Amino acid sequence: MQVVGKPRQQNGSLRAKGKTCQRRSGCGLQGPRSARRTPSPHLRWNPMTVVTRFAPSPTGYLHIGGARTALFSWLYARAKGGKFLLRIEDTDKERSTQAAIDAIIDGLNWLGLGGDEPPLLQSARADRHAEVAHELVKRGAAYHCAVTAEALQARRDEAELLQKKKAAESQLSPGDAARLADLMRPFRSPWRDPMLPLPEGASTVVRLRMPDHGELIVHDRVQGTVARAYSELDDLILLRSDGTPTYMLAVVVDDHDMGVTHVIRGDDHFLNTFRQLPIYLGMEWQTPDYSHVPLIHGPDGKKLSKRHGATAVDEYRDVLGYLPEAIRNYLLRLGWSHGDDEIIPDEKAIEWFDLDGLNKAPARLDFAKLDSVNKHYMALADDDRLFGLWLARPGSQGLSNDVQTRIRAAMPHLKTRAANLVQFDEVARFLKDLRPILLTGKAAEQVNEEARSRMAALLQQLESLADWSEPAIKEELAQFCARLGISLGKIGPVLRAILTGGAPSPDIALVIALLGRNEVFARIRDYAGARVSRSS
RNA sequence: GGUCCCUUCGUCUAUCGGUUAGGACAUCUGGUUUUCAACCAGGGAAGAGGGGUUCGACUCCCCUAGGGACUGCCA
Repeated sequence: MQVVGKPRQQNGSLRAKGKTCQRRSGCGLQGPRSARRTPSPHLRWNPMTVVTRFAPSPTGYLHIGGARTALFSWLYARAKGGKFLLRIEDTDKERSTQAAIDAIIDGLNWLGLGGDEPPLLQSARADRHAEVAHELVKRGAAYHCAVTAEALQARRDEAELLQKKKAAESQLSPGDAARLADLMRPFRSPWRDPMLPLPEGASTVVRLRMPDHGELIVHDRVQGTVARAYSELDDLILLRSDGTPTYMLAVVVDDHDMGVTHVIRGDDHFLNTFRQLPIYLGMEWQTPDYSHVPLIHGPDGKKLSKRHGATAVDEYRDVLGYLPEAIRNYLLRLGWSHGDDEIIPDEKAIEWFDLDGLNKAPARLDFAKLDSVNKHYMALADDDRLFGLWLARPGSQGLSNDVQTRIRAAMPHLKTRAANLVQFDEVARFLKDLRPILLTGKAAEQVNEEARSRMAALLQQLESLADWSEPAIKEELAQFCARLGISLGKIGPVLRAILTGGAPSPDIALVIALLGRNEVFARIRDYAGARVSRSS
């Protein structure tokens, strides 16, 4: 069977430019946003059986942008009562590692985005991929080609040379210009011609035969309707000369065999769709519904890379100390919205999420906003869980049992004060620091003679306090001040200084309650102790 | 170079041809206060530029500029 696209003249009016595409301007449909876009014409089966997938290549860690597309796939499957599958695209054996596979699965699981079935390894299916390639040859949709990799490379080198020359001399001779134009055109192998015999014993690749005329139309839920002439597409390689499948073939075969109904992936794959669709058509397979979501950019608007800071999901967990539910919420709001809603818990996300609401433009990562979202979820998080997460961090090692108990007990009061687990370190510092507490800056200025004697008096007062609870301590402090005829403002700063050394801390009565009798007495004595012994 | 995509406050976004262009984060000011936060009140802040179409355009069309993707026997 020949791969055939729609005749050209039907397309002009379907072309979408900018916001003109159907998702924005309505094309006759009315009603709420979610109902606006037409379903993909490729989709003929029951839309109830949605199958989505996330298909990373295991060449590194789980990228935060990848996590976002995984989230969208997961959410869409959940929203439609479908299945979310995982596939490891390890056809490039040189670059794929088990460590990377583990890291990616680990990252997904941490985010709560595990697959509904065990991940499929693409490399295990090479035979099936080859089978399909040969079937395509049999159907005339693909052919064997004897052009060598070296010849292809030479072609690219020549093009590059000519381009450099053009850049340098700003003008090319007519001959060179024509040659360059020819080189920049999609590759067409002489062996497209079925009449041309293959050289004896030559090693060949299997190439897809792009149709000579017409154009392909993709109805993408995010990108809109886009048409592309077959003449702009090359006869891509399906099977390498060693018989192994290329990515382009493998994705299609696997997606089909896994029953994937909705392909949701980064928009760096958008143009690949035009290369992959002919494979579906050649095999007369059902084509999936496509959504190409924009990549995430760094704060400077450039594609997110290492120099922007964290790109790997595990850094967000291990280094930056964010919660998975916060990452999910933040990532969801990056390029998608539901009115004015900012905090969107999972149940709501599943209820509200729709591919049609995704923006086309790439969004920039903003750590300040992530912090504020994370802060919200930290306040909501279970105390034991948060304490466990914090305790497992490298910076929390080697703490005494006393300190651990103290911090665990203080968790309900501390967790609302930090935007992430790194900040939590600072927020918990006053409970963690060892005596004698070092007074820094303004804290040191507070401690003068008068303050020392007042502290000594206060110490005696506190020592006889039976009920060591925040309200009781508050009351005790109030009474102490009343007796001296001073305001709390006279002793609060001093007390805080010698108790915390100037570290961030909650209400002073709460600080005293959280530190515990012995620690409070000891910390006060460190600065008022001499006075106490002299006067008593 | 070619093809395709994108462009509303600093950032993420709302807006479906008629709004004082809304919200959130950030920021600034004031208040509260025993530090830092939190909290409360308030402020500033946007349609890339240029042409059309229309009674009316951020919304539709065209051009320009800027950004991005693809252009591999990588994925």
